[in-house]
Amino acid sequence: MRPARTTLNPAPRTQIADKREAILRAATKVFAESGYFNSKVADVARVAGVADGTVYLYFKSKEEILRSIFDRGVTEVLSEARAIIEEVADARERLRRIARLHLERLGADRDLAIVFQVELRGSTKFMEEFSAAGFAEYLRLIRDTFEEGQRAGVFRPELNAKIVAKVFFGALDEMATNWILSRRRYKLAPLADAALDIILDGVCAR
Amino acid sequence: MRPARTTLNPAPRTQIADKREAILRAATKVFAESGYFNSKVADVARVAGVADGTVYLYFKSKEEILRSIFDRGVTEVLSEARAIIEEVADARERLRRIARLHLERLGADRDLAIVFQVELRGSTKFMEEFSAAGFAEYLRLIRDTFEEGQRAGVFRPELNAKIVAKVFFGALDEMATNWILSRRRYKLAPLADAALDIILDGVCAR
Amino acid sequence: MRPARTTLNPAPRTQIADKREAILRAATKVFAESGYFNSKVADVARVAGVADGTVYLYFKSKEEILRSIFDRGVTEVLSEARAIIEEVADARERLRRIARLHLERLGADRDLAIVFQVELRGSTKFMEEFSAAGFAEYLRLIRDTFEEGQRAGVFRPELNAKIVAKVFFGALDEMATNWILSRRRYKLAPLADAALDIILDGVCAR
Amino acid sequence: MRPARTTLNPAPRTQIADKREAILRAATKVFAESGYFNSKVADVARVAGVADGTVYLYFKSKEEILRSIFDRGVTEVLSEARAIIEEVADARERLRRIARLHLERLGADRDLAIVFQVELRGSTKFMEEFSAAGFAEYLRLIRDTFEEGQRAGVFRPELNAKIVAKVFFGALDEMATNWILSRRRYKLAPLADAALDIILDGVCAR
DNA sequence: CATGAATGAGCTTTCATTCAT
DNA sequence: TATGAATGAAAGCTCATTCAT
Repeated sequence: MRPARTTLNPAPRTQIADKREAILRAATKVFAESGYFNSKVADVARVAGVADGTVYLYFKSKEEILRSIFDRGVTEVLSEARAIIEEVADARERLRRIARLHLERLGADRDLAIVFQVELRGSTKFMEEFSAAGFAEYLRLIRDTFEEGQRAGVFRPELNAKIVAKVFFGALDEMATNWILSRRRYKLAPLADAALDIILDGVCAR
Repeated sequence: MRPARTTLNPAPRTQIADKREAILRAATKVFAESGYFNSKVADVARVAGVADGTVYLYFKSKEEILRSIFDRGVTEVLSEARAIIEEVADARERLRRIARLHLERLGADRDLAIVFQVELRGSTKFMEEFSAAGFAEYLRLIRDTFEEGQRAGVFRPELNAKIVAKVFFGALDEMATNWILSRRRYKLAPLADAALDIILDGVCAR
Repeated sequence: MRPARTTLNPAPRTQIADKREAILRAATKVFAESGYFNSKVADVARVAGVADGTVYLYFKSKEEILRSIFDRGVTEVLSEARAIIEEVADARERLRRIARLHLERLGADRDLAIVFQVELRGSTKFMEEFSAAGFAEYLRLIRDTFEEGQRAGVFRPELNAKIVAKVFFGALDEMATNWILSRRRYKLAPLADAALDIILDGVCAR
Repeated sequence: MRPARTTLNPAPRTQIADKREAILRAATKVFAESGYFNSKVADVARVAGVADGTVYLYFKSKEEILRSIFDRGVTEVLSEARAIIEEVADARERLRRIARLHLERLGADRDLAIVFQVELRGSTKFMEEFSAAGFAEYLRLIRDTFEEGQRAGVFRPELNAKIVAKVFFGALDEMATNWILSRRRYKLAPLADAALDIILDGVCAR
């Protein structure tokens, strides 16, 4: 039996979370379909099943919705990436696992991937802000992992870790973007290993 | 006295080209500064030194201006890349030279770089179209170059050339994007070699 | 232990009055600060310490709050003005005392004064309604007082009492409005005598 | 025959003035009918016979339209009032003529009068701004005229000229406001003399 | 009586595009 | 060709009011 609700037993938080959640999900869908700039807040509201004004009870502006989608995504990936670093010792394996995580995440939700790969890229303002927010941290994580590998003698010591991190990210990023734009529907995650293979051992024959 | 200009005595071709050119240059500047969506056609016209309506004598729409900026850039780079392939025999050197071309081009015109790295990325519509247009060709060029290298025994034969091309492009693309967003002002072109070094030989110590 | 309150044992009248009172006071403050049109019912509720919806238990609409502020103010002044007429015999003194009352009232509560002098004036709809309501009665009172003074031979018989009433009210009204808009903080009430001096004896030297 | 229009004979300025003029006239009408806050810019545009956007070619904002109505009115009255002071020597006559001008102006255009008497009064922001703008100057003019009369021995020397100016303005202002709100249609201008009579000689019998 | 989350109509302003000159 | 005044559709956001709890 469900206990009676008293002041000490208030309405479940999920009610609020649900509506916020619904708006974020709807926005991801709508932004992915029409593009952020072409999307109307009214569309987001309709898809979320709420009134226009309700959106503004949960988000200060249309832009804040986009930011929230980004924040949540980055936060989650960052924490999972850190978990990987905790549990995996080998630097090469760490990179491989993070790469897989990166593409699995995007591959699992095409709409979210479109927002991340396309909609978030269309303005320097966004990119600078978002870069400052969580993206820089992600790059830092790669860089630290690489440097640790260098100290362990696994990676070439003469390489600039920052550049490696960019090559790593750039490669995965391009995989994701191409996947989105391609009309053929293939699995994205497996490309992580292929990309890593190249970055770890290069393309040159020995 | 200057002869009256009639329909039978039209303005020299260069005048037309000049004005079109001025509008494209102005648009590159304006789009880079304010972002494509926030830029007003009136601003482009003002910077180009023409009237608002004149823009529409040379371009069908605001969007077509963006497309034209893209087209011109890609066309130029493609032809130069082909020239490189003509004159260079070694596959590794070819990739190195193309990479340098890629970053030299972007590094030479920050405004153009911003348009290419940021403004052109903000809509799947643009990206699909542009991808279909010249970008796919650029990727194809890398891919062909790589496959030729494979046949020559220079590159690992088991690698998927398409993936290699994406890694190649993605790495350079990320260099460029990072360069734009960074507040520190460094030279972009030299990063081409660093990136190529990684892609050619990998990050792993031997 | 405090006895449970049921429908048969309702909250004391004063509680109700208190809440209504609190809302009116809050509204006066908020309207004075932000202007009636820019004021949000939510602000009034917050300042009054009640929930948004509660406001609607006491007032039909935002407009009715404004009307109520007006009504209360006019009713009070009218009854006091009538008391003055009761206790004072001389027509000149009556006018003088009413003028003082008028400006004392407004001078004692700057927020209320702002609502009366500014916020209530911004719409013909309000003004017509309010005029019909209590303002006309106030003007009538002045007029009657003046006519009685005419019959007593105190005032010039050839003057139109309606016009005198308007001059009387207009003069005081302008004192009040100027006082509100002035950044210098002076006492309003003393101006009543100065204005009355002019109206009673004119500005011309004899 | 209308002369052909060449570059040396450009479109008449009146074209521009006409449109601006039409918008101001339309706005006066619309604001008077519905109130400034309730008026939609679209209504103003429709009445003026232009598109919504055209309004913004001539005015920065809806508020600027209101300000412009005020400015024009005040500027005109001020310059006429100054002309009166030029041509009339007697201080009493000056005041009488200015009072008549004041009410004639308002009486000649009921819509304009409503905007001046009602719409411009509904916000401290407006009133402070407008007060600072031209209204203060008008009051100053009255005050100076009165002080000159005092020096000439025409007016009582002990009176505070600022207060006299307020009584003068307040009386006329109330005449105008009452005229607007009254459903009876009478002539406004004649009330100027009646009001002046009171202010000059007072209401008391001698 | 009290609450406050939800509603959704409403409006100013912008700006790509057109077209008469 | 060139102009730039005019157009009018479009949308983010606010806030008075309601009503389920």
